[in-house]
Amino acid sequence: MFTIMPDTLRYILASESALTSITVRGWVRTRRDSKACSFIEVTDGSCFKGLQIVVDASLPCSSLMPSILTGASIEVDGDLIASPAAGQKWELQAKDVRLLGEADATYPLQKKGHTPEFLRTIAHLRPRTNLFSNVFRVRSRMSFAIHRFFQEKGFFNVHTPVITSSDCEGAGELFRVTTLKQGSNAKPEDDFFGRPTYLTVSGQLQGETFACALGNIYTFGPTFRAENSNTARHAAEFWMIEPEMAFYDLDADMTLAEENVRYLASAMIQECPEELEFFSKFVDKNLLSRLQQTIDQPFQRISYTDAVDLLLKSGRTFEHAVVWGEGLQTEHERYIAEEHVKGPVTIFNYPKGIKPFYMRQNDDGKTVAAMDLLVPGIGEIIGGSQREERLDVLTAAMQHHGLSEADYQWYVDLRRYGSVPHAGYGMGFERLLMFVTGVSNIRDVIPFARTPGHAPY
RNA sequence: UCCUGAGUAGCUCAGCGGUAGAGCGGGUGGCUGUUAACCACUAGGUCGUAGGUUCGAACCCUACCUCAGGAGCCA
Repeated sequence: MFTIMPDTLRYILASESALTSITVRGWVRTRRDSKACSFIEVTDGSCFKGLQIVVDASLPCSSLMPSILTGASIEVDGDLIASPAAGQKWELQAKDVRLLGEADATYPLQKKGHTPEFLRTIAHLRPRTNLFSNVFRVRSRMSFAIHRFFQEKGFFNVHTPVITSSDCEGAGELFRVTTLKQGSNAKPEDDFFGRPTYLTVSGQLQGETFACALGNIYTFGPTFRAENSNTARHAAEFWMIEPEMAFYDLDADMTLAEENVRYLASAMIQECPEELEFFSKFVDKNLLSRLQQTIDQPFQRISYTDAVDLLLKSGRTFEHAVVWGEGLQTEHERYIAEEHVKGPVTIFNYPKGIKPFYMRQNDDGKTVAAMDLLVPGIGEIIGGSQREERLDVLTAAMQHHGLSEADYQWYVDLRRYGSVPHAGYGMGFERLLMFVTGVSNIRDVIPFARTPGHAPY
Protein backbone atom coordinates (compact mmCIF):
# COMPACT_ATOMS: atom_id res chain seq x y z
CA MET A 1 0.00 0.00 0.00
CA PHE A 2 2.75 2.45 0.91
CA THR A 3 5.55 2.64 -1.59
CA ILE A 4 7.70 5.07 0.33
CA MET A 5 8.33 5.52 3.99
CA PRO A 6 5.99 8.31 5.02
CA ASP A 7 7.25 11.50 6.61
CA THR A 8 6.34 11.83 10.25
CA LEU A 9 4.66 14.85 11.77
CA ARG A 10 7.80 15.43 13.77
CA TYR A 11 9.60 16.09 10.52
CA ILE A 12 6.76 17.93 8.79
CA LEU A 13 5.96 20.29 11.66
CA ALA A 14 9.61 21.29 11.90
CA SER A 15 9.53 22.46 8.28
CA GLU A 16 10.97 25.89 7.57
CA SER A 17 8.78 26.47 4.56
CA ALA A 18 5.48 25.48 3.00
CA LEU A 19 5.40 22.04 1.36
CA THR A 20 3.31 20.97 -1.60
CA SER A 21 1.80 17.55 -2.23
CA ILE A 22 2.66 15.71 0.93
CA THR A 23 0.90 12.78 2.54
CA VAL A 24 0.20 12.49 6.23
CA ARG A 25 -1.04 9.47 8.18
CA GLY A 26 -2.24 9.38 11.73
CA TRP A 27 -5.05 9.10 14.23
CA VAL A 28 -7.85 11.61 14.60
CA ARG A 29 -7.92 13.53 17.87
CA THR A 30 -10.89 15.80 17.14
CA ARG A 31 -12.96 17.01 14.25
CA ARG A 32 -14.77 20.34 14.12
CA ASP A 33 -17.10 21.20 11.25
CA SER A 34 -17.95 24.61 9.96
CA LYS A 35 -20.01 25.54 6.94
CA ALA A 36 -17.16 25.90 4.48
CA CYS A 37 -14.74 23.32 5.85
CA SER A 38 -13.93 20.73 8.50
CA PHE A 39 -10.95 20.85 10.84
CA ILE A 40 -9.32 17.58 11.78
CA GLU A 41 -6.60 17.35 14.40
CA VAL A 42 -4.28 14.42 13.66
CA THR A 43 -1.38 12.96 15.61
CA ASP A 44 0.96 10.19 14.51
CA GLY A 45 2.91 9.62 17.72
CA SER A 46 6.20 10.92 16.36
CA CYS A 47 5.92 14.05 18.46
CA PHE A 48 3.60 15.64 20.96
CA LYS A 49 2.09 18.17 18.59
CA GLY A 50 -0.58 17.30 16.07
CA LEU A 51 -1.37 18.73 12.68
CA GLN A 52 -4.56 20.59 11.81
CA ILE A 53 -6.04 19.41 8.55
CA VAL A 54 -8.49 21.64 6.72
CA VAL A 55 -10.96 19.85 4.46
CA ASP A 56 -12.94 22.12 2.16
CA ALA A 57 -16.62 21.21 2.09
CA SER A 58 -16.55 21.25 -1.70
CA LEU A 59 -14.15 18.29 -1.89
CA PRO A 60 -15.70 14.90 -2.71
CA CYS A 61 -14.02 13.40 0.35
CA SER A 62 -15.90 15.79 2.64
CA SER A 63 -18.72 13.23 2.56
CA LEU A 64 -16.44 11.07 4.73
CA MET A 65 -16.49 13.59 7.57
CA PRO A 66 -19.29 11.99 9.63
CA SER A 67 -17.22 8.79 9.90
CA ILE A 68 -14.02 10.61 10.84
CA LEU A 69 -14.50 10.41 14.59
CA THR A 70 -11.97 10.62 17.37
CA GLY A 71 -9.70 7.58 17.18
CA ALA A 72 -10.09 6.85 13.46
CA SER A 73 -6.95 6.48 11.35
CA ILE A 74 -6.72 8.48 8.15
CA GLU A 75 -4.39 9.28 5.29
CA VAL A 76 -4.42 12.76 3.84
CA ASP A 77 -2.86 14.26 0.72
CA GLY A 78 -2.46 18.00 0.67
CA ASP A 79 -0.27 21.07 0.91
CA LEU A 80 1.37 22.30 4.08
CA ILE A 81 0.56 25.99 4.33
CA ALA A 82 0.99 28.69 6.95
CA SER A 83 -2.13 28.69 9.09
CA PRO A 84 -4.18 31.88 8.80
CA ALA A 85 -5.65 31.35 12.27
CA ALA A 86 -4.01 31.49 15.67
CA GLY A 87 -3.13 28.26 17.42
CA GLN A 88 -0.73 26.62 15.02
CA LYS A 89 2.05 27.61 12.67
CA TRP A 90 1.25 25.12 9.91
CA GLU A 91 -1.86 23.39 8.68
CA LEU A 92 -2.51 20.91 5.91
CA GLN A 93 -4.88 22.04 3.17
CA ALA A 94 -6.34 18.68 2.18
CA LYS A 95 -6.77 17.53 -1.40
CA ASP A 96 -7.95 14.06 -0.52
CA VAL A 97 -8.75 12.25 2.71
CA ARG A 98 -8.96 8.47 2.99
CA LEU A 99 -10.32 6.61 6.00
CA LEU A 100 -7.92 3.78 6.86
CA GLY A 101 -9.57 2.42 9.97
CA GLU A 102 -12.74 3.74 11.49
CA ALA A 103 -13.43 4.20 15.19
CA ASP A 104 -17.03 4.32 16.31
CA ALA A 105 -18.66 5.91 19.31
CA THR A 106 -17.43 3.11 21.57
CA TYR A 107 -13.84 4.41 21.27
CA PRO A 108 -12.99 4.99 24.93
CA LEU A 109 -10.71 7.99 24.53
CA GLN A 110 -12.85 11.07 24.33
CA LYS A 111 -12.00 14.67 23.68
CA LYS A 112 -11.64 15.30 27.39
CA GLY A 113 -9.45 14.54 30.33
CA HIS A 114 -9.35 11.02 31.64
CA THR A 115 -7.99 9.86 34.95
CA PRO A 116 -4.76 7.81 34.91
CA GLU A 117 -6.71 5.14 36.81
CA PHE A 118 -9.20 4.74 33.98
CA LEU A 119 -6.46 4.80 31.36
CA ARG A 120 -4.68 1.96 33.17
CA THR A 121 -7.70 -0.21 32.40
CA ILE A 122 -7.13 0.40 28.69
CA ALA A 123 -3.36 0.07 28.59
CA HIS A 124 -3.56 -0.96 24.93
CA LEU A 125 -5.04 2.43 23.95
CA ARG A 126 -3.47 4.80 26.45
CA PRO A 127 -0.28 5.39 24.41
CA ARG A 128 -2.56 7.41 22.12
CA THR A 129 -3.20 10.00 24.83
CA ASN A 130 -1.16 13.13 25.41
CA LEU A 131 0.12 12.00 28.79
CA PHE A 132 1.16 8.50 27.81
CA SER A 133 2.57 9.28 24.38
CA ASN A 134 4.80 11.79 26.15
CA VAL A 135 5.75 9.31 28.87
CA PHE A 136 6.71 6.60 26.42
CA ARG A 137 8.66 8.87 24.10
CA VAL A 138 10.61 9.99 27.16
CA ARG A 139 11.07 6.39 28.24
CA SER A 140 12.67 5.56 24.90
CA ARG A 141 14.97 8.57 24.93
CA MET A 142 16.01 8.00 28.54
CA SER A 143 16.78 4.38 27.74
CA PHE A 144 19.08 5.50 24.94
CA ALA A 145 20.64 8.19 27.15
CA ILE A 146 21.49 5.56 29.74
CA HIS A 147 23.31 3.42 27.20
CA ARG A 148 25.07 6.54 25.92
CA PHE A 149 26.15 7.60 29.41
CA PHE A 150 27.87 4.30 30.06
CA GLN A 151 29.12 3.64 26.54
CA GLU A 152 30.76 7.08 26.39
CA LYS A 153 32.62 6.17 29.56
CA GLY A 154 33.83 2.91 28.02
CA PHE A 155 31.51 0.65 29.98
CA PHE A 156 30.44 -2.63 28.38
CA ASN A 157 26.83 -3.70 28.35
CA VAL A 158 26.44 -7.22 29.75
CA HIS A 159 23.28 -9.24 29.24
CA THR A 160 22.91 -11.06 32.52
CA PRO A 161 20.44 -13.96 32.62
CA VAL A 162 16.75 -13.51 33.22
CA ILE A 163 16.39 -17.05 34.55
CA THR A 164 18.72 -17.72 37.42
CA SER A 165 19.27 -20.18 40.23
CA SER A 166 20.91 -17.67 42.54
CA ASP A 167 19.07 -15.48 44.96
CA CYS A 168 20.65 -12.05 45.25
CA GLU A 169 20.02 -12.05 48.95
CA GLY A 170 18.20 -9.08 50.34
CA ALA A 171 16.56 -8.20 47.05
CA GLY A 172 13.17 -9.72 47.80
CA GLU A 173 10.90 -12.63 46.99
CA LEU A 174 11.45 -14.60 43.80
CA PHE A 175 9.17 -15.85 41.05
CA ARG A 176 9.70 -19.55 40.52
CA VAL A 177 10.37 -20.74 36.95
CA THR A 178 9.33 -24.33 36.37
CA THR A 179 8.00 -26.74 33.77
CA LEU A 180 6.72 -29.13 36.44
CA LYS A 181 2.97 -29.62 36.47
CA GLN A 182 0.98 -27.91 39.18
CA GLY A 183 0.57 -30.25 42.15
CA SER A 184 3.12 -32.75 40.88
CA ASN A 185 5.37 -34.13 43.57
CA ALA A 186 8.38 -34.26 41.25
CA LYS A 187 11.66 -33.18 42.78
CA PRO A 188 13.56 -30.05 41.71
CA GLU A 189 16.10 -32.42 40.11
CA ASP A 190 13.38 -33.49 37.67
CA ASP A 191 12.69 -29.93 36.60
CA PHE A 192 13.82 -28.42 33.32
CA PHE A 193 17.12 -27.11 34.65
CA GLY A 194 17.62 -29.91 37.17
CA ARG A 195 17.40 -27.43 40.02
CA PRO A 196 15.07 -24.73 41.29
CA THR A 197 15.19 -21.63 39.10
CA TYR A 198 13.73 -18.17 39.35
CA LEU A 199 13.25 -14.94 37.47
CA THR A 200 16.15 -12.67 38.33
CA VAL A 201 15.81 -10.12 41.12
CA SER A 202 19.15 -8.56 40.23
CA GLY A 203 21.94 -9.10 37.76
CA GLN A 204 24.48 -7.89 40.27
CA LEU A 205 26.20 -11.13 41.18
CA GLN A 206 26.65 -12.11 37.54
CA GLY A 207 27.58 -8.49 36.77
CA GLU A 208 30.40 -8.70 39.29
CA THR A 209 31.91 -11.61 37.41
CA PHE A 210 32.10 -9.49 34.26
CA ALA A 211 33.41 -6.44 36.11
CA CYS A 212 36.20 -8.69 37.33
CA ALA A 213 37.06 -9.40 33.70
CA LEU A 214 36.05 -6.44 31.50
CA GLY A 215 36.56 -3.74 34.13
CA ASN A 216 33.52 -1.50 33.92
CA ILE A 217 30.20 -2.99 32.88
CA TYR A 218 26.50 -2.28 33.18
CA THR A 219 23.33 -4.25 32.77
CA PHE A 220 19.98 -2.83 31.72
CA GLY A 221 17.10 -5.22 31.72
CA PRO A 222 13.91 -6.49 33.29
CA THR A 223 13.92 -7.51 36.93
CA PHE A 224 11.28 -9.39 38.90
CA ARG A 225 10.16 -9.23 42.50
CA ALA A 226 7.37 -11.37 43.87
CA GLU A 227 6.82 -9.03 46.80
CA ASN A 228 3.22 -8.28 47.67
CA SER A 229 3.95 -4.58 47.43
CA ASN A 230 1.03 -2.29 46.73
CA THR A 231 2.47 1.15 46.34
CA ALA A 232 2.90 3.77 43.64
CA ARG A 233 6.63 2.99 43.59
CA HIS A 234 6.76 -0.80 43.24
CA ALA A 235 6.08 -3.18 40.38
CA ALA A 236 6.58 -6.93 40.12
CA GLU A 237 8.37 -6.44 36.81
CA PHE A 238 10.55 -3.40 36.34
CA TRP A 239 13.71 -2.41 34.53
CA MET A 240 16.95 -1.86 36.31
CA ILE A 241 20.33 -0.43 35.39
CA GLU A 242 23.17 -2.07 37.29
CA PRO A 243 26.70 -0.82 36.68
CA GLU A 244 29.54 -2.71 38.30
CA MET A 245 33.05 -1.30 38.33
CA ALA A 246 36.39 -2.94 39.10
CA PHE A 247 38.83 -0.87 41.18
CA TYR A 248 36.06 1.45 42.44
CA ASP A 249 35.57 2.19 46.11
CA LEU A 250 32.37 3.52 47.64
CA ASP A 251 33.39 7.11 47.04
CA ALA A 252 33.90 6.53 43.32
CA ASP A 253 30.66 4.56 43.25
CA MET A 254 28.72 7.49 44.72
CA THR A 255 30.38 9.93 42.33
CA LEU A 256 29.34 7.84 39.33
CA ALA A 257 25.77 7.49 40.64
CA GLU A 258 25.50 11.26 41.08
CA GLU A 259 26.90 11.91 37.63
CA ASN A 260 24.49 9.38 36.23
CA VAL A 261 21.41 11.08 37.69
CA ARG A 262 22.69 14.50 36.68
CA TYR A 263 23.38 13.35 33.12
CA LEU A 264 19.84 11.99 32.75
CA ALA A 265 18.24 15.12 34.18
CA SER A 266 20.22 17.06 31.63
CA ALA A 267 19.20 14.68 28.82
CA MET A 268 15.57 15.22 29.78
CA ILE A 269 15.91 18.98 29.45
CA GLN A 270 17.87 18.87 26.23
CA GLU A 271 16.30 15.98 24.39
CA CYS A 272 12.65 16.05 25.48
CA PRO A 273 11.73 19.76 25.49
CA GLU A 274 8.16 19.33 24.21
CA GLU A 275 7.42 16.56 26.66
CA LEU A 276 9.04 18.48 29.50
CA GLU A 277 6.85 21.47 28.77
CA PHE A 278 3.77 19.26 28.91
CA PHE A 279 4.76 17.58 32.18
CA SER A 280 5.67 20.92 33.77
CA LYS A 281 2.29 22.32 32.83
CA PHE A 282 -0.04 19.43 33.56
CA VAL A 283 1.74 16.94 35.81
CA ASP A 284 4.25 18.64 38.09
CA LYS A 285 4.70 22.41 38.17
CA ASN A 286 8.03 22.10 39.98
CA LEU A 287 9.53 19.65 37.52
CA LEU A 288 11.76 22.01 35.58
CA SER A 289 13.21 23.68 38.67
CA ARG A 290 13.83 20.30 40.25
CA LEU A 291 15.71 19.07 37.18
CA GLN A 292 17.64 22.31 36.90
CA GLN A 293 18.60 22.13 40.56
CA THR A 294 19.71 18.53 40.09
CA ILE A 295 22.05 19.67 37.35
CA ASP A 296 23.35 22.85 39.00
CA GLN A 297 23.81 21.94 42.64
CA PRO A 298 26.34 19.46 43.98
CA PHE A 299 24.64 16.43 45.55
CA GLN A 300 24.96 16.22 49.28
CA ARG A 301 26.35 13.19 51.05
CA ILE A 302 25.47 12.32 54.62
CA SER A 303 26.63 9.24 56.50
CA TYR A 304 23.93 7.08 57.99
CA THR A 305 25.19 7.93 61.48
CA ASP A 306 25.01 11.67 60.77
CA ALA A 307 21.57 11.16 59.21
CA VAL A 308 20.33 9.51 62.41
CA ASP A 309 21.81 12.39 64.42
CA LEU A 310 20.16 15.07 62.33
CA LEU A 311 16.83 13.26 62.49
CA LEU A 312 17.09 13.02 66.28
CA LYS A 313 18.00 16.71 66.51
CA SER A 314 15.34 17.80 64.00
CA GLY A 315 12.78 18.34 66.72
CA ARG A 316 10.34 16.38 64.61
CA THR A 317 8.13 13.69 65.98
CA PHE A 318 8.16 10.80 63.54
CA GLU A 319 5.65 8.00 63.45
CA HIS A 320 8.54 5.51 63.53
CA ALA A 321 11.26 6.06 66.08
CA VAL A 322 14.72 6.93 64.82
CA VAL A 323 17.07 4.24 66.11
CA TRP A 324 20.70 3.70 65.07
CA GLY A 325 20.96 0.22 63.62
CA GLU A 326 17.53 0.18 62.01
CA GLY A 327 16.59 1.15 58.50
CA LEU A 328 15.53 4.68 57.68
CA GLN A 329 11.77 4.82 57.19
CA THR A 330 10.13 6.58 54.26
CA GLU A 331 9.20 9.54 56.48
CA HIS A 332 12.85 9.83 57.58
CA GLU A 333 14.16 9.73 54.03
CA ARG A 334 11.58 12.27 52.93
CA TYR A 335 12.51 14.61 55.73
CA ILE A 336 16.17 14.44 54.79
CA ALA A 337 15.70 14.83 51.02
CA GLU A 338 12.77 17.22 50.98
CA GLU A 339 13.21 19.38 54.07
CA HIS A 340 16.77 19.13 55.29
CA VAL A 341 18.71 18.96 52.02
CA LYS A 342 15.92 20.07 49.66
CA GLY A 343 17.51 18.12 46.83
CA PRO A 344 19.14 14.82 45.91
CA VAL A 345 21.20 13.32 48.72
CA THR A 346 23.27 10.19 49.18
CA ILE A 347 23.24 8.39 52.51
CA PHE A 348 26.19 6.04 53.04
CA ASN A 349 27.80 3.65 55.51
CA TYR A 350 24.75 1.80 56.76
CA PRO A 351 24.73 -0.59 59.75
CA LYS A 352 25.82 -4.00 58.58
CA GLY A 353 22.95 -5.73 60.36
CA ILE A 354 20.38 -4.43 57.87
CA LYS A 355 22.38 -5.03 54.69
CA PRO A 356 23.15 -8.15 52.63
CA PHE A 357 26.27 -10.29 52.90
CA TYR A 358 28.13 -9.00 49.85
CA MET A 359 28.58 -5.41 51.03
CA ARG A 360 32.08 -4.47 52.15
CA GLN A 361 32.59 -4.17 55.88
CA ASN A 362 34.04 -0.92 57.12
CA ASP A 363 36.89 -0.78 59.61
CA ASP A 364 34.57 0.36 62.40
CA GLY A 365 33.19 -3.19 62.46
CA LYS A 366 29.64 -1.80 62.62
CA THR A 367 28.90 -0.46 59.18
CA VAL A 368 29.18 -1.50 55.55
CA ALA A 369 30.15 0.55 52.49
CA ALA A 370 26.58 0.90 51.22
CA MET A 371 24.83 3.91 49.79
CA ASP A 372 21.34 5.01 48.82
CA LEU A 373 20.71 7.99 46.57
CA LEU A 374 17.46 9.70 47.51
CA VAL A 375 15.60 12.25 45.44
CA PRO A 376 12.78 14.50 46.63
CA GLY A 377 9.32 13.13 45.96
CA ILE A 378 10.35 9.59 45.13
CA GLY A 379 12.88 8.54 47.72
CA GLU A 380 15.39 5.86 46.87
CA ILE A 381 16.26 5.89 43.19
CA ILE A 382 19.64 4.18 43.50
CA GLY A 383 21.01 1.67 45.96
CA GLY A 384 24.56 0.40 45.81
CA SER A 385 27.69 -0.60 47.65
CA GLN A 386 31.32 -1.43 47.50
CA ARG A 387 31.46 -5.23 47.40
CA GLU A 388 33.38 -7.31 49.89
CA GLU A 389 36.50 -8.41 48.01
CA ARG A 390 38.30 -10.12 50.94
CA LEU A 391 37.76 -13.86 50.81
CA ASP A 392 37.83 -14.48 54.54
CA VAL A 393 35.56 -11.56 55.38
CA LEU A 394 33.09 -12.57 52.69
CA THR A 395 32.86 -16.22 53.73
CA ALA A 396 32.45 -15.17 57.36
CA ALA A 397 29.62 -12.83 56.35
CA MET A 398 27.96 -15.62 54.39
CA GLN A 399 28.15 -17.90 57.37
CA HIS A 400 26.70 -15.18 59.55
CA HIS A 401 23.79 -14.79 57.09
CA GLY A 402 23.27 -18.55 57.06
CA LEU A 403 24.25 -18.99 53.41
CA SER A 404 26.01 -22.06 52.12
CA GLU A 405 29.31 -21.39 50.39
CA ALA A 406 28.61 -24.23 47.98
CA ASP A 407 25.62 -22.36 46.55
CA TYR A 408 27.80 -19.34 45.84
CA GLN A 409 31.00 -21.14 44.88
CA TRP A 410 31.36 -19.24 41.60
CA TYR A 411 30.81 -15.93 43.36
CA VAL A 412 33.36 -16.72 46.05
CA ASP A 413 35.82 -17.75 43.33
CA LEU A 414 36.03 -14.08 42.28
CA ARG A 415 37.68 -13.47 45.67
CA ARG A 416 39.86 -16.53 45.35
CA TYR A 417 41.37 -15.66 41.98
CA GLY A 418 42.66 -12.16 41.41
CA SER A 419 40.22 -10.40 43.68
CA VAL A 420 39.97 -6.63 43.32
CA PRO A 421 38.08 -3.88 45.09
CA HIS A 422 34.91 -3.21 43.17
CA ALA A 423 31.58 -1.50 43.56
CA GLY A 424 28.28 -0.99 41.81
CA TYR A 425 24.70 0.11 42.16
CA GLY A 426 21.21 -0.49 40.91
CA MET A 427 19.05 2.27 39.50
CA GLY A 428 15.34 1.69 39.04
CA PHE A 429 14.52 2.82 35.52
CA GLU A 430 10.86 3.51 36.28
CA ARG A 431 11.77 5.51 39.37
CA LEU A 432 14.12 7.56 37.26
CA LEU A 433 11.29 8.16 34.78
CA MET A 434 9.03 9.26 37.62
CA PHE A 435 11.75 11.69 38.66
CA VAL A 436 12.23 13.23 35.21
CA THR A 437 8.53 13.36 34.24
CA GLY A 438 6.86 14.09 37.57
CA VAL A 439 4.45 11.18 37.01
CA SER A 440 3.64 9.91 40.49
CA ASN A 441 2.67 6.27 39.87
CA ILE A 442 5.06 3.61 38.59
CA ARG A 443 2.15 1.96 36.74
CA ASP A 444 2.06 5.00 34.48
CA VAL A 445 5.66 4.95 33.31
CA ILE A 446 5.82 1.29 32.23
CA PRO A 447 3.90 0.12 29.15
CA PHE A 448 2.09 -2.79 30.76
CA ALA A 449 2.37 -2.72 34.53
CA ARG A 450 2.64 -5.95 36.52
CA THR A 451 1.55 -5.55 40.12
CA PRO A 452 0.08 -8.08 42.57
CA GLY A 453 -3.08 -9.54 41.06
CA HIS A 454 -2.66 -7.63 37.83
CA ALA A 455 -1.18 -8.89 34.53
CA PRO A 456 -4.02 -8.59 32.00
CA TYR A 457 -2.02 -8.17 28.81
C1' U B 1 -0.04 -7.73 54.05
C1' C B 2 -1.97 -3.56 57.37
C1' C B 3 -4.70 1.31 57.83
C1' U B 4 -7.99 4.90 55.38
C1' G B 5 -11.21 6.29 51.42
C1' A B 6 -14.05 5.27 46.95
C1' G B 7 -17.11 2.18 43.44
C1' U B 8 -24.05 5.69 40.26
C1' A B 9 -24.74 6.53 32.08
C1' G B 10 -19.00 5.13 27.53
C1' C B 11 -15.94 9.03 30.73
C1' U B 12 -15.86 12.81 35.05
C1' C B 13 -19.02 13.36 38.99
C1' A B 14 -23.67 15.13 41.96
C1' G B 15 -27.58 12.72 44.69
C1' C B 16 -26.82 10.11 50.92
C1' G B 17 -34.11 6.57 53.39
C1' G B 18 -39.47 8.35 49.45
C1' U B 19 -40.40 8.56 40.89
C1' A B 20 -32.23 7.97 38.75
C1' G B 21 -29.42 13.58 37.72
C1' A B 22 -25.63 17.04 35.25
C1' G B 23 -21.36 17.97 32.13
C1' C B 24 -18.48 15.65 28.42
C1' G B 25 -18.81 11.80 24.59
C1' G B 26 -22.84 9.60 20.73
C1' G B 27 -27.30 10.82 17.40
C1' U B 28 -30.49 14.80 15.01
C1' G B 29 -30.98 19.97 13.67
C1' G B 30 -28.78 24.96 13.71
C1' C B 31 -24.53 28.42 13.68
C1' U B 32 -19.51 29.32 13.00
C1' G B 33 -11.64 29.70 9.99
C1' U B 34 -12.66 26.26 14.11
C1' U B 35 -8.83 25.35 18.46
C1' A B 36 -11.04 19.73 24.21
C1' A B 37 -15.81 25.31 19.44
C1' C B 38 -20.91 26.99 20.42
C1' C B 39 -26.74 26.59 20.77
C1' A B 40 -31.26 23.34 20.85
C1' C B 41 -33.39 18.56 21.01
C1' U B 42 -32.54 13.28 21.79
C1' A B 43 -30.95 8.19 23.02
C1' G B 44 -28.27 6.07 26.99
C1' G B 45 -28.49 3.05 34.03
C1' U B 46 -29.91 -4.54 37.63
C1' C B 47 -26.56 2.70 41.35
C1' G B 48 -19.42 -3.06 42.21
C1' U B 49 -21.38 -8.27 43.94
C1' A B 50 -24.15 -11.14 47.60
C1' G B 51 -26.88 -11.05 51.91
C1' G B 52 -29.49 -8.19 55.77
C1' U B 53 -32.50 -3.93 58.25
C1' U B 54 -37.00 -1.16 56.58
C1' C B 55 -43.74 -0.14 54.41
C1' G B 56 -39.78 1.57 51.16
C1' A B 57 -32.42 1.19 50.12
C1' A B 58 -28.03 4.15 45.24
C1' C B 59 -28.30 6.01 50.39
C1' C B 60 -28.18 2.27 56.71
C1' C B 61 -25.60 -2.71 58.33
C1' U B 62 -22.38 -7.27 57.14
C1' A B 63 -19.18 -9.97 53.94
C1' C B 64 -16.63 -10.15 49.48
C1' C B 65 -14.46 -7.98 44.92
C1' U B 66 -11.98 -3.89 42.53
C1' C B 67 -9.49 0.73 42.57
C1' A B 68 -6.97 4.80 44.95
C1' G B 69 -4.00 7.18 49.00
C1' G B 70 -0.75 6.04 53.12
C1' A B 71 2.50 2.21 55.64
C1' G B 72 5.84 -2.09 55.41
C1' C B 73 9.41 -4.54 51.80
C1' C B 74 12.68 -2.33 48.13
C1' A B 75 14.77 -0.23 42.84
